Amino acid sequence: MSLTKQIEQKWQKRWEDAKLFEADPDPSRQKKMVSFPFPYMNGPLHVGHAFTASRVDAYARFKRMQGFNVLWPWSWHWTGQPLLGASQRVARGDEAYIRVLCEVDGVPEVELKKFVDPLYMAQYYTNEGRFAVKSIGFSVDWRREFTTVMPVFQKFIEWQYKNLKEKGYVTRGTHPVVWCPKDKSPTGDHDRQSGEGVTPEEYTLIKYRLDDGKILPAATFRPETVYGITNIWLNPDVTYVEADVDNETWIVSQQAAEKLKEQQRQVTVKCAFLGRALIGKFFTNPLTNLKFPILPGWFVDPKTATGVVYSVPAHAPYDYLALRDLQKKPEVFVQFGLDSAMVLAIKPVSIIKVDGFGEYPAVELVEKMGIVDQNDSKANEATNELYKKEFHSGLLKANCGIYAGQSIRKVKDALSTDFKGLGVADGMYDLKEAVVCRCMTQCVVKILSDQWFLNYSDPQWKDLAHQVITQLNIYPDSAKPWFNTVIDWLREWACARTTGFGTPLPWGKGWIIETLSDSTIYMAFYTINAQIKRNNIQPDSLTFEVFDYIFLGKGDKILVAKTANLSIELLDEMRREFLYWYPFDLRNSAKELVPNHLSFCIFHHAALFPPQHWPKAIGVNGMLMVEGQGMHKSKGNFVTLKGAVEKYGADATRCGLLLGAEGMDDPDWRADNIVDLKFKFDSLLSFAGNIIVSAKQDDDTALEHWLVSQMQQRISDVTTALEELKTRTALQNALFETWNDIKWYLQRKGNSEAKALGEVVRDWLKLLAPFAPFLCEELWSQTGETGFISIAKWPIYDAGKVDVMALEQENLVTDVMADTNNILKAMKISPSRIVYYTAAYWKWRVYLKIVEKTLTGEVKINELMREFVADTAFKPHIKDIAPLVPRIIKALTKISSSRKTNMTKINVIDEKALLINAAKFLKDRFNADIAVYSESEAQPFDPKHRAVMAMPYQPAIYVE
RNA sequence: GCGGAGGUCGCCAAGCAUGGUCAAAGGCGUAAGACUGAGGCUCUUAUCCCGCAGGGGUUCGUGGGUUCAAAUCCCACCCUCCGCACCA
Repeated sequence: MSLTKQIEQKWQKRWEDAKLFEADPDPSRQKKMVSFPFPYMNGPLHVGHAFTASRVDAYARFKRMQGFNVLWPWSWHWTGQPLLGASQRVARGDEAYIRVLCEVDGVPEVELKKFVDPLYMAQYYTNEGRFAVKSIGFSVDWRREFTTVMPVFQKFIEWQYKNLKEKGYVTRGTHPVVWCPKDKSPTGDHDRQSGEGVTPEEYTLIKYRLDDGKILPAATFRPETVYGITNIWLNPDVTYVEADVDNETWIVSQQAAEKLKEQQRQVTVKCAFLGRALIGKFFTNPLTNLKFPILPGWFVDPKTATGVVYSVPAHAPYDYLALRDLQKKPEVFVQFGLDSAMVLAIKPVSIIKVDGFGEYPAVELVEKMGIVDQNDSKANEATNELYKKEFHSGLLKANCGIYAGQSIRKVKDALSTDFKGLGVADGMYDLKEAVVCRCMTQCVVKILSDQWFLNYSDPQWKDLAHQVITQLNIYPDSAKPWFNTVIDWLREWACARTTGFGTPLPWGKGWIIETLSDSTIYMAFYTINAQIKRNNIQPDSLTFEVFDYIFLGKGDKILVAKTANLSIELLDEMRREFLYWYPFDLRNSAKELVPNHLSFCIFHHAALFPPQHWPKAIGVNGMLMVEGQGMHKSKGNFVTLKGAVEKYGADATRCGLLLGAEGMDDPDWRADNIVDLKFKFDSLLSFAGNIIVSAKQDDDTALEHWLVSQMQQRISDVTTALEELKTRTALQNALFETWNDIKWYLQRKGNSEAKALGEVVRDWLKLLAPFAPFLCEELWSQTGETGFISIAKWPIYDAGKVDVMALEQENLVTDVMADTNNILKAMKISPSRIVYYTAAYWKWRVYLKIVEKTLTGEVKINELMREFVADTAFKPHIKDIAPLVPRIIKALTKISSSRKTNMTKINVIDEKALLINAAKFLKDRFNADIAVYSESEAQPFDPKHRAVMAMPYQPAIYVE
């Protein structure tokens, strides 16, 4: 077994033995409750879960080290349909699917056989998942774990829905879904052979009337064009039926009649005939009472909506083309017995004014694009372009009745509603593209009746939800407007269905609460579930009154306890647990859950809990990519959490993920990077381990001061970043930046014997512990500590430990090195000797005076000069000062004001001593002899007269 | 279509709110050197272009604008990713 693995197992066991992450209420300490949306158990946990949860764990560990009483619970989602579907595919012997289970999920064959039981399958993945979560080192309190099919949890959900219903947030209604007639169930995206993303869309049907009162319901997405009608198109070769539809006689395509039956209509087909039977007949436009003819149109598709189309040649390219085609073919008139004068007299009717077009946009566009006829593929393109234009910038003309002058965009919906109200229009759902079910059946739209909805349209509920968001921290902040728009946009949500696992709706027979609707406030259940399990509380005891008391403080506890057969003490204990832990302080998830789960969570808390129990913070992160692509089992790039930890180790997996991205950016999992990180951690183990052993001396030089000062900055940066869940920034600083500091120190110092270094490494381990807990525990124990670093005290920034002199001196060294390098690069030589000349004292006086001036305001050269002249101390150098001043001013523009402030505090640096001190280091670096002089020294070695160029913070350099 | 997020020096990615301290952090990759029996590890240095002196030139999706000064502010455009419902 590898060393990494040994370390991981050792500490995982020690944490468990010490019950380190089991959190109980402790009034003497502040609490933090963090959470992660429970994963759905139809497959193994993967690195995407690991990414999101690693952020939670880093935050939890950070807060724990800061002294908070941290609760991180975890559970498993079993509610819904896919688990059943998956199990059925195994039962059916679906080979492709079974292969995925074996090869990707790593399910052993003996287990696989038992997957015909969906509950067994869920339990298998749950057990695997728990193992993986423990192995990656998430600091979870497992006593609170549950699955969503457990009776005690279902009692909780029943309580939730009873309350929602009482508050009027649950409504009843109808809802259109994509429906498989064979399976007799809704066909979601995952269940489709083709047609992903296609949703039911409502056509407006204009009820044109034949003379005998029969109705031709012509389908359109543009009801406003009714004012521009010239005729109806029927496909002469297609079978239409005459049917009794809700006590009217409709003429629609055969297919349409079948569809209408699924849409809450009474349909009785009376007779069938070919479309040609009606060609040449006239009908009435119910809005204008004008009469128009029925003409043959072969482009009409009987599978789309009613198969009845009305023609608006001025604004619809297809209609114009069909009309033009027809008018060119006198033989067709004869065939259908049409009056040629009547057909030739049909002219487009213009009803929409649109920018960039004249009277007849469709005509113009067809001519411009050179479209040949209605079979030309460009006709579709023209249609899309024109519809878009007219929708966005079109205005209805004077011939459009009461809608004249209105913009299409605004009036479209109102117009359809008005027409329906007048009884001249109706609606019908259909799919814009074909959807085929996995069972190869063509899907239709079905209107489900008596559906139960969560009424997210309710304006008061929306208002409350907005209030929740107002008092909530969202990380990153940029996601906040998104939440607000989602709250505004959400409509009724069908919250129950008839199949799958889940909690039965307390009042509706045969309905089960849908998966996204049973996971909105379950975080509250965590607060009491340990008690429920420990005391073996039975579902029967978890009455509505019990939950009312625990979560809302309602009712008389003596009475409640008695009727529920619980002890008053226990009831009170659960109430106290809830009050202690709730609300949760952080919930973190991937951004895909913003428009559903996270927003539902906000809605439901708003509905059910008082403001003091509303969520405190929500974190949102990107979606994990694998080697630059979305992770899919079918793509063969699926990486399980268990597999990653086995291969790369827990710490490397966690850190590899967290270094990928923060905010809402999508992190990319690259195996090469993780491997590299694993090596880095191996090296860190010995690197830090060596320092821990050797750091015993009481050294207290500027270098130690520098290191300790740098460390203060790192502490501050990591802490600030973690507070805002900027896990990448935090880890970047905790790992690489700090490590680089220590490496620099070691190079400069030449040994690792200073106690101060040991102290810095201890702090370093603490900064790193939330991210790489196993490694840090191991190294922590090597320092002689007997406690866990997981609960060690988080380092606090200490301004008193910052030595600005030490910091500036080190800056000077690196600046001098950069300058020297630049010179060497330009000269393209390897030097044998490098000489530095440091600035004379009077130059420092000049320099610092100018620094002060630039800090307080604008610097005027002549004023400055006047001051220097007035000061007798500068008298001997006044001629040299004049050219110096502009040079200094220019150099200072490149220096930050905080550094300038430090310069004034520090005053004069003994640069010569500093550089002499660093001479050995510089000698090694440049592989050259180093000499240092002050320019004020008598006759220094200076063959090229460089010394005069010396400036404070910028010694002159001579290279040979 | 609607809504959200983004486009930075080979790749990933900071910076942009509060314009000058930005040729622009860090990681990866690459090159050279060190260590080593050897190295796929680790360590050091370098890594936009030009420059025999610490300087100069051209960069931050594209095109304009504001300003003494723009990766950062304003306008327009192009491109990428994500969500859009009964499904977890």
